[in-house]
Amino acid sequence: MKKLSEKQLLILSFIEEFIDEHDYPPSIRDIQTGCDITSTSVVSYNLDRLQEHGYLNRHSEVSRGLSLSNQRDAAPEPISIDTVAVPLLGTIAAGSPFPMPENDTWSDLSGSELIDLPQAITGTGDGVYALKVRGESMIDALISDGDLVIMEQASSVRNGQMAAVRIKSDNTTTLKHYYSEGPRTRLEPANSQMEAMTFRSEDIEVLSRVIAVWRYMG
Amino acid sequence: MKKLSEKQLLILSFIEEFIDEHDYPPSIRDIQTGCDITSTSVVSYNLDRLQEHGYLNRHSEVSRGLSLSNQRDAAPEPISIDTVAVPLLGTIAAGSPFPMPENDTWSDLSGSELIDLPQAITGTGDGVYALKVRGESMIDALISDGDLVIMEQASSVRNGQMAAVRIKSDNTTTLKHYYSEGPRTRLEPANSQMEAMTFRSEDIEVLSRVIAVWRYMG
DNA sequence: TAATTTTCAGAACATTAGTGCGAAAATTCA
DNA sequence: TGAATTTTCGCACTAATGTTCTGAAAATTA
Repeated sequence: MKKLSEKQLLILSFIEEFIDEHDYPPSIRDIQTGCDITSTSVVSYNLDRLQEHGYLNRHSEVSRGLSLSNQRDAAPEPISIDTVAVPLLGTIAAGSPFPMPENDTWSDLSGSELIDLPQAITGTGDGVYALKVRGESMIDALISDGDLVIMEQASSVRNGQMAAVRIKSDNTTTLKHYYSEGPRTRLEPANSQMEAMTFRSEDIEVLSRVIAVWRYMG
Repeated sequence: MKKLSEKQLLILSFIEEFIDEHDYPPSIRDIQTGCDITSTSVVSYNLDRLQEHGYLNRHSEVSRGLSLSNQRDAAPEPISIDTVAVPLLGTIAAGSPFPMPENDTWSDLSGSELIDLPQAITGTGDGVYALKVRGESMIDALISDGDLVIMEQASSVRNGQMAAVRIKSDNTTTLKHYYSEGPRTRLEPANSQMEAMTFRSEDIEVLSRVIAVWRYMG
């Protein structure tokens, strides 16, 4: 890669500092002033060179439409990622109702085991909890004994998402893909070989949204 | 702190996404379009409110002179854990053979996507890789479309473990629980409602051991 | 219901900020 | 050294973008 001129290096580090300080990119005139350059067109010219060499991206016609390429340094091997600890609130077993977080649950997590999950998945972790599955009662949700189900408190979910829903008339709770169809609500097993069922929408209560399932067989 | 209006929340999350995607802040008109707002003055007005409440900083007369306050939702102290990056080697799809790591695979992982997994699960990460499942061909292993299967290279596994095995006479590869019973080998689907099958042990080749399954439905 | 405050619309306006272009200066190359 | 190439200059031009103002609509409060 062709080496950069003195001026280009200066511009590059100026942009870096500027963003660091302001949280938004500099304008061409900011660079002009900051790097003591006589004309905006010179800045523009050199920005083009820098882009050619892959050091930054320009977005034309956009004020301050600059962004630095991150292809600076590549991380080596052992990585650390941010995780959020979510409580393992209990187990799902045939017959017994799902453990659900109460309002006061979050203030007293002392007894419960915590599970680390990547922050990318849990967000802040608010309202996120885990349940361990015992037995094969969730087999038509493709979930089996020992699986960990990660859930998020939610009273409504989008169509197609998997949720823990209670069928009031049966007083049963299952994990199903949820499809609201006006007055009716369709519940569809993850195992598409099994049949969906529809209910009156008032008969269905959404308890939690399923974020993920983790099955470890180490 | 007074709560924000629907619109203000929308604007805030739009800005967040925009910066995430472009690396520079949106203009007022970007926000206007993106949030479907009828007038630039409305955007400006709500930006002022957001600034008053400390959610962002405006720099007047500056294009895209926005920056988000970092004091957003008090993050519950994200924990850092050590992870190991394992390569996503390919996809499992009906009909096509499983992608398997070759000896030289590990030296050239440039093209493949990497997935971070807790070191507690992967150990050193040597010989560990991931496959993405396409389609429902693994349904009897309780694995469905979109699932991520974490595998470890192994030519033999203990009884009861799940493994990718090749049935030589069929020239097919499946994921099954493996039970060696002397001259015969029994393969058992994870879904216990389905029947196990036994084969002559010479007919079975263990390709990899299944460590975990990750199903994300965020 | 009346009075107030907040939010919204639309448009005109004023800077900010990127671009284009010809020419000069500096550098490179043969 | 002289031509070719790269870089710099100055400046005008125009698109991008923040601001402001007036009045109305909507939401709150009295």
